This record gives sequence, C-alpha cells and structure tokens, in this order.
Amino acid sequence: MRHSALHDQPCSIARTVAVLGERWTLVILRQAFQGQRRFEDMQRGLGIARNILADRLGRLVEEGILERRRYQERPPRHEYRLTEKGRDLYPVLVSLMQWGDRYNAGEAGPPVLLVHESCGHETHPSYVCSHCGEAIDPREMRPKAGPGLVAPAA
Amino acid sequence: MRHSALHDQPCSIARTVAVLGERWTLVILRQAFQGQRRFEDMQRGLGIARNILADRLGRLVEEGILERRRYQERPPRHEYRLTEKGRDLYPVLVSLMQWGDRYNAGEAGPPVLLVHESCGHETHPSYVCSHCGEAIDPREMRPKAGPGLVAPAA
DNA sequence: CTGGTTGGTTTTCAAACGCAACTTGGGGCG
DNA sequence: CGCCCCAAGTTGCGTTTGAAAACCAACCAG
Repeated sequence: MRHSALHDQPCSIARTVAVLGERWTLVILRQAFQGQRRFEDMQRGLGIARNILADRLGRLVEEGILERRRYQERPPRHEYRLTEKGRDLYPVLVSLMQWGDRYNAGEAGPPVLLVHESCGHETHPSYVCSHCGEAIDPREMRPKAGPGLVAPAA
Repeated sequence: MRHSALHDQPCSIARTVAVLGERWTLVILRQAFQGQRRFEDMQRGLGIARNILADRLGRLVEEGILERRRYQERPPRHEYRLTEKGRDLYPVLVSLMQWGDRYNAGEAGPPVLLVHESCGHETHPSYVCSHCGEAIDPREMRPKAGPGLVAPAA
C-alpha cells in the first residue's frame, strides 16, 4: 500500500497522517506557531533544503492549514500564516512536545516551556474527559464505531 | 539538514518527530492502541509491506515504545505490546484523531468514537491549563525558554 | 511429505529527499 | 548605468528511503 492511500482509510488518524506525516511538515508548523512566517526565516531556522520547504509550504497552503499572503507590494514579499484549521493543530504539537519533554529532554529539562497568558502561569496542559472532567488515562478509553465508518477499521 | 538530525535539536517536537515521523509509525501505533499485537494482524490490518512493518516495529522496540515478547514457546510466537512510554503517546493519537474528525471526516461524521469507561460516556477529550483549568486556546499560549535550551530554538 | 501459518529477510525498483546552483523581481549605492 | 544584495523560490542531479513481491525458516496438522 502506498502511503498516500492512507487518505482513503476510514480512520481520522490515518487521514491526518496522510497530510502531516511528510518529513518536516510538523516542524514547519512548530515554527509557524512560534510566529515565523517568512520563507527565509524558516529556511534558516530549520536548515531544511529550500525546495523541500517550498514543497511543504505549498502542500500546507493547499490543505488550508497555512495561508500565503503578500504583506508588502514593492518588492513583493510573502508570509505564511496559520488559518483556523492550522491553529486547530495546536493540540497535536503540544502533545508531541510533552512526550518529548518527558522522554527525550534528559537531565537538563525541557528546552521550551509554555505560559498560559490568560492566567499568567507556566502550564502543562492535560487532556480531560468532556463529560466527567477527569484526566484521560489510555487504559480507560475504548474506541467505538462511529457514523462515518464504512469498512471495518481492522 | 538531514531529517534524522532533528534528534539533536533543542526542541522536544523535533526530537519526537525524529522518532515518530517515519511513514507508518503512527498508524502502527494506532493499531497497537486498538489492541493489535501480532505481526500478521498488523500486516493485514494496514496493508503495509512486510519489510517496512518489520523495520518500524524494530525501531519502536529500540525506542522502548513497544516491547517484543514471546507469548508461546513452541512454535515461538511474538507479540508487540505498548510500554508505558508507548502508552504516553495516547494524547498524540487522540489529538490527531480529533483534528481528522473535524476536517477530514466529511458529512458521514467521525469513523471512530471514544468511550470513557470510567464514566461510561462518549467523550471528546480537550486540553486544559494545569494551573487555571481553562480550555487551551493557542493564541493564549507563549513559548518560553526552558532549562534544557542550549542553542537558540530559532 | 505436502500444505498452511507466523514472523520475518532479500532483492529489485520507484519515489522522495537534499544540495548547490540558478532565476526572478525587485531594491540601494556610487 | 553598472554592480551587488535580498527574498522567494525553481532546476538538475545524485543519494536515501520506501514499497512490492519473492523468498526463507521454523513449526504443526493431516
């Protein structure tokens, strides 16, 4: 099975991975969440090859995750901004970061902390159940067929 | 920059992506969370090439995310189980799924729902601030240098 | 001793990646 | 005007990674 065929699976994880699973895409989004918007900045910040960066930015714009807009006319300059769809990926980035903090940070501790501006404190966001408000434990969770399931999810 | 060099960056997202960012790795983990443990089951469930599956399972075992254990002596049969490190990836999978549900599910709705067994209800987990308990909005969050930062995170 | 199952490895080929150089559309300087 | 610089890519080309299919080995059942 080709990787791009993930798009057609009846699984939201597979479909999302089909979009975000290409190399570099998630780190590019990290930069975007940090406020980097210009091609050159991203290229320098990541050390990524320019053609790959161009390709990924193009894909993300196609997907509606980033928006390319001209911010200056003469000379023409562009920036890439997160759309709402892109901002909704924040939990993905946070969960990746938290796991990395726990298992890859080593003795020095996490390289980046998060501050929740509306309450003014450093925060470690956690997942809670929308019904009972308790923290989520994977062993307490069961998947269940939903309305969009057409073929067995295997 | 080669993709594998992400491992050395002072960024927990980059480091995590260096581990999970290979094609198929995240869908393999999805299967693991669904309780699939055997090579053949995963191969059939995913339609992935056998060599790739063998390679990815090996990497995940190396990383301590899965554990390979013999569950039967004669003939020798193995299974791959999530370790605690692996189970801690649950938020990553959930956040990917939720985003996919919102943007890729289409009219039919999500293919898979989650039931929180300890409260007995369908749930849509959400991130809350560990300090004030409010839901996380990406625009309210600011990254801040942490103790593990050695070079500028760019 | 033939066939089937599990859990892989080998071989072969195509697709994706990475680098450096080049291009385009504009400055700015003397 | 002539020359050099910048941002934002594009092109060409070689290397790495990924995918498909075939093969292998241990075992069991009939």
